[in-house]
Amino acid sequence: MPRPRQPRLTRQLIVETATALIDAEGLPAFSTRRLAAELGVRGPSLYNHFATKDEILDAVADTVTGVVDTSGFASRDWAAALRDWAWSYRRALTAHPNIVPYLAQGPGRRPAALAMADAVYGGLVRAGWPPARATHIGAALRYFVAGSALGSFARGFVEDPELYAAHYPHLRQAHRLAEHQQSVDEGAFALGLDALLHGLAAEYARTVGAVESALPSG
Amino acid sequence: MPRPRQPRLTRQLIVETATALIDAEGLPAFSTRRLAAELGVRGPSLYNHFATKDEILDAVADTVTGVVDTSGFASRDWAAALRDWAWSYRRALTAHPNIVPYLAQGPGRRPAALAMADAVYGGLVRAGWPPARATHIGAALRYFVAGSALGSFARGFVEDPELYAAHYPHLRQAHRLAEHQQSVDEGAFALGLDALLHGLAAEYARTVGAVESALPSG
DNA sequence: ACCCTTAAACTAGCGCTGTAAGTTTTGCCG
DNA sequence: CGGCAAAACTTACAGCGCTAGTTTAAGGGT
Repeated sequence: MPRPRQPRLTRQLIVETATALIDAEGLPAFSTRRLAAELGVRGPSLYNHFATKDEILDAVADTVTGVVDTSGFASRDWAAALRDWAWSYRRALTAHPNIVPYLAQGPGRRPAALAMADAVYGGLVRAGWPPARATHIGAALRYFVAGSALGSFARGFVEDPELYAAHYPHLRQAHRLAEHQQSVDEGAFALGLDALLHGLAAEYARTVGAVESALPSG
Repeated sequence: MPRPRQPRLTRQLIVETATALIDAEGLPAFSTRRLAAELGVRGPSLYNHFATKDEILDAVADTVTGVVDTSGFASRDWAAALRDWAWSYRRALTAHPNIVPYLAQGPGRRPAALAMADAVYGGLVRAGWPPARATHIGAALRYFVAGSALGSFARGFVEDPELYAAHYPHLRQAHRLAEHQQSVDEGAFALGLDALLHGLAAEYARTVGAVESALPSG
C-alpha cells in the first residue's frame, strides 16, 4: 500500500487511540502492533510519526499531566494552592491509572510535567519558602500523589479472605477493602494530604513567618 | 543435557541472582534467558522452579520487602514506630531501586508485604486509632514511601540546562538537582515524613487522645 | 505543466521475549 | 531393582520493538 491520498495517522490521533487502549486494556496490552491495528494500520507506520514506543508513551503521559491545574499558585495562599494542585493532580492520574506506572518514573522531558514543577516551585518561592525547601515540598507532594495513584493500597487485597485470616490476624477485614477501594484510597489521600499541609503550615509559621514578621518588609 | 547429579538451581539461588541482575542492569534487562545465562543454564530450566517470570519477580520483591523493620510497633509509641518503619521501608526500597516499579503496584500475594501491612495496622489500632483511620494512615505512608522510592524527583532533571532556562524560568537551577539527587530526595522525604507525622499527631490529640482521656480506662 | 523531493503507507525480516512441549538422564523410593 | 519424579535439555511458537527498503501520492519550485 502506497502513501494514501489523505494521511490516516496524525500524532494526535495516535495519542488519543493509545490513551484509550491503555485505559481499556492496560499497559502490558499496549504494543505497537496492537495500537496500529486499532488505527487500521500496520505497525511500522507509527514510526513515521514517533521515533520509538516510549515517545508515544511520553506523549500520552504528557497529555494526562497537561490537565493538572496549577492556577491556584497565582491567586491563593500557598497552602490552599498546594491542596488544590494535589487534588487536581490526583484526579488527573486516577482518571488514567494504567499509565501511572510509566508516568511515575520521573518528569523526564515531558513539557507538561516540567511546567507543573515550575509552577509549584515558583509559587512556593513567591510565598516566602526558601528555594531548597520549595524543592522539597514539591517533591514530597509529588511522591504522595504519585504513590497514591500508583499503588492503590486496596487493590492488592483481592484474594481469598480465608488466606488472610489465617496468617495475618489484623487483616481479617482486608478483603473488604477491595469493595470500598475507591473510598479507602480517597480517604487515605485526604487524611495524608491534610496531615502534610498541617505539618507544613507549622513549619512555615516556625521559620518563614517568624522571619518575615521580624523584617520591615514582612 | 539430562538431569544433573546435583541440581544447579534452587529457588534461593535464582532469587539472589535475579536480584543482583536487576540491581546491576535494571528491570528491562531482566529476561528469563539472561537470568538463566547468569546461572549457567538454559532459560526454560527456570520453569522447573518457578511457574512464570512474574513469580520470580514476586519472590525478589518479597525478599526486598522482607527486611523492613516493623518491630517498633511492639515497643514504641505509634508516632515513633511509624517514623522508624517509614525510614526502614524507604531504605529497603532505595537499596534496590530497580525493582520498585514492579513492587509498587500493590502488595498482591507477597507474604512480606502482607505481614508488614498487618503489623502496621495492628500497631495503630492498639494505639487507639479507629480501624478505618489505621487503614488510611498505613496507606498514606505507603503512598509516600513508594512514591519517594519510585519517582525520584531529582532523577528526571538530567537534560541540557539551557533547555530548562528558556521555557521554565523557575527551574533554572534544576539541572543541579541531578548532582545532589540523593540529598534532595532524602531531604524531601524527611520533610514530608515529619510534616505527615506532625499532622497525624494533631489529629490524634484532637480525636483519640481527647476521647481516651475522657474515659476511665484512658 | 512538469520534475523532484518528501511523506506516509507498505512488506520483509532481525533478534529478542515468555513459555509450552517433549526428551533424556539421574536420583530416590517401594 | 523397577519405575516414577525431578531437573536439566532442545525445539518451537507467537508476539515484541524496530530497521530497511519499496511504492505511490502530495506539494513546492522553476
